[in-house]
Amino acid sequence: MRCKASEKPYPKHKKGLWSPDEDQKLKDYVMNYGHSCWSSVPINAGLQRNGKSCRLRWINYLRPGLKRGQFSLQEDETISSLHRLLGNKWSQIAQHLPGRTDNEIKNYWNSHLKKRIEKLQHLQTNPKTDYISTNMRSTEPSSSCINASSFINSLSADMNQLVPPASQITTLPKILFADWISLDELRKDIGKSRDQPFSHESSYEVSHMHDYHEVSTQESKDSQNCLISGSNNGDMFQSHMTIDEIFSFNDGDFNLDDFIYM
DNA sequence: AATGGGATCAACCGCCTAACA
DNA sequence: CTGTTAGGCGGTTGATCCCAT
Repeated sequence: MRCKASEKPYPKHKKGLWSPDEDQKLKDYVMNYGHSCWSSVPINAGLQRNGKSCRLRWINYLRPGLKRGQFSLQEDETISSLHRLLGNKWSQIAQHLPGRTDNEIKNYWNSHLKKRIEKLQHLQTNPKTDYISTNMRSTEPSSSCINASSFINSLSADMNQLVPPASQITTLPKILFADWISLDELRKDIGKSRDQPFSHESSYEVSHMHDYHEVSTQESKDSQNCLISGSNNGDMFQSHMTIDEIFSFNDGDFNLDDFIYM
């Protein structure tokens, strides 16, 4: 884990937003040399940042395979379900959302989903409240083709039927493979209840999950048990890219090793 | 047009853990 | 065993955006 800093660190690390030039330097360096030692990356890349800052920037914004833009409905549901199970374990939740970072999910939860679910719970305790007309924002994610009431119904099913309430979870040492399957079952159930088929984006996500199922069934039970308990499985998810994404990354200039490395 | 307040999100902070000397 | 350090993670902050007034 530890590594030897090759040179003296910069006496004063720059803070604040990253400039395009800094982004380019970091991206170029990591793509060429990797990041086996983050503390040496800013020194070698000619950046006046600390290693942590570089790591964060790479993971959250520069790493290939990241999705940008609004969360799909399926992502909403996955986050909601996993948050119900795991709480604020953002890194673990992010492992199940290809192309999304823990920071992004955390922000999205705090700014969108948390409020939405609080309103839903309020609706459940105060059924007379007209949730749709008074509380639903007019700017739902563009990828959500279903209407608001359908979404609420699916979310209610998610929270109240398919996932045990948090009060019933006394201990949660490990999430077994069966739990992960149940999420897929949940997704199927929700999908059935909708008028619209999955979007292209969602099928991308689900197909990766399917890939993971196949991989998991070939692994030992131990590795399955590590699914949510802090293994490196997330790297596998987060490195998934479509062919178009791969070939458009870095203006088409890349090495296969770069992707294997990441 | 000005402005105040809420929403959003990139980035930092501080803590924890693991690895190493 | 102990101290030090890097990496990782969740919580929080602050700059910016957006919108209503």
